[in-house]
Amino acid sequence: MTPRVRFAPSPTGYLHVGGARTALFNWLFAQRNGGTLLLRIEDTDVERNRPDLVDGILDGLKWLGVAWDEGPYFQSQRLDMYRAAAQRLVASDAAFPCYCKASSYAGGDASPEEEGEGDDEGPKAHKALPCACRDLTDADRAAKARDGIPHAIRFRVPHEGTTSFDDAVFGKREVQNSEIEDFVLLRSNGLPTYQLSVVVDDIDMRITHVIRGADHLSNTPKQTLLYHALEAAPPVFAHVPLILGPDRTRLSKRHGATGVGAYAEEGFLPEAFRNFLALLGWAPGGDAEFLRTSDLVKQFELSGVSRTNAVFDRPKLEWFNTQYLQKLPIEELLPYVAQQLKRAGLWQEAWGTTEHAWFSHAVDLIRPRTRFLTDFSTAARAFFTDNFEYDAEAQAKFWKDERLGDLITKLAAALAALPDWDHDACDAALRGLAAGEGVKAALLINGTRVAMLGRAVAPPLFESMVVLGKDRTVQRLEKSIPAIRKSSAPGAASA
RNA sequence: GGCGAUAUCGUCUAAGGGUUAGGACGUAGCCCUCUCAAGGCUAAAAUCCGGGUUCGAAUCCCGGUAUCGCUACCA
Repeated sequence: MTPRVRFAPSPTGYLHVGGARTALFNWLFAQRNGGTLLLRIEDTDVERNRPDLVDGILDGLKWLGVAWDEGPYFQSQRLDMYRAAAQRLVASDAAFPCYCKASSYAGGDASPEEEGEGDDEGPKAHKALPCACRDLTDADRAAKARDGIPHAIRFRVPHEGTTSFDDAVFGKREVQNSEIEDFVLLRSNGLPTYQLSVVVDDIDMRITHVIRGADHLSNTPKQTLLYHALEAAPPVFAHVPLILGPDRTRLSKRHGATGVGAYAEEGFLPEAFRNFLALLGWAPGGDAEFLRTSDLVKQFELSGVSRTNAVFDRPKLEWFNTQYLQKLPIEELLPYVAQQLKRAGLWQEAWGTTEHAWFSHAVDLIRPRTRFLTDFSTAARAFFTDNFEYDAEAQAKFWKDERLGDLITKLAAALAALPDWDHDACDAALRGLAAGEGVKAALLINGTRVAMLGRAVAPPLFESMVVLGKDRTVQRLEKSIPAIRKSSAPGAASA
């Protein structure tokens, strides 16, 4: 039997890293086992549902590289199925209509956040209290209905016994049924709750493995009860630990970029992000950490999933990005850089075709120093446009020797006279000049780098000259001379 | 409050009765060097606490503590 898994986000926010990681695990599992991944949008909560957010979630998944095979299905379009299931459960006496007032936000004391002081008097419920409506007679119900009292459908949880299930990550689990309240299946407005819709759908969609966040671990007994009541075999459950912020609380907007789209914009590579995410809560056997997606697929096993919550460690994510920026085969990196340059308005069509070799060479030269895709259009901007500025700190640091103006003037002339334009020729010209003038080559090299690229942090000089070409190199040196003289004038540096 | 889960360097983790408790990120230092990265080397850094079981516990059991989750007509 080929596995069928699903990722089932609810459109109440962006695709955050926790959801992204769950989606990734499902995808890896499907890939690894030749299974099918379904996408299901759980939009049964009209209150906080945001249909406009669905596209963002889909975009996030696409960026992540999590491709689903079926769907997206929308629970809001499958309501009849849930209602029918609820009726079936009522018919079999596994569920019952409840006429209690909805104890939701209207009351004001819905959330158990406030613990107050120890002076509260009301007896705290130690066990899950069964709903009084479960024992209503048919006559009682008819009377309530006649009075027009709305009702929800609740599951009739047994008073006795235990419910157990086996989790692929957490192992065997067993709870006392007396700890489970008579939970709602169908709200009085006719919409299903999560517990109902998730089980009905997972049965209908023939899901074999439910891989989801560990926040659902405590809900699973209820769902197990439902599976039995609906006479269906429960799937394999695999609960994955949650991802926390640096302060060890659940990841939220407070921790900065929470939607994966923000990481895309910051210049992270999807594969680096996948690599990082996969290692949060899962570990393969060995010491290897740089695992390309194909490696992840080959090695992914539910048995390697951890049971402890993991803190999202941004520095490590950045490290992964740096690794990918440097190790990816250049042809795989190029499209990302092109996209970045397009976004920054620096892209020239010729680089994609006639000057492809040049573009590839330039990217290869620049990438050892990049940490984000965006570095190509910021720090390395001068490679792609003549419109750039001289960094103030770079000027202060490398343009402070007053001989530099004259030196660069001479260098420009020497370079202009060069018959061949390659690394060694540029190298010889500069070092020859430095030796003749009695200055250290480093003085000239560093000063020239700022003149050419506007930055102190940039690739090695002579390769940069080759990439820039003779004309642009000479031009830039000549153009920089006034600025150099100004910066290196006695007394200018202190300002 | 009730119920449950979890607990190894600051962080992600390996080691599931016997190891100098390993690796990675980060941090510090050194090397390399044309700036800055990358890379190489080195260092500091952990088994939550207390009891058991055992010849021997990070590992098994119990208690405590902490954290997280559930306890909604949210998902």
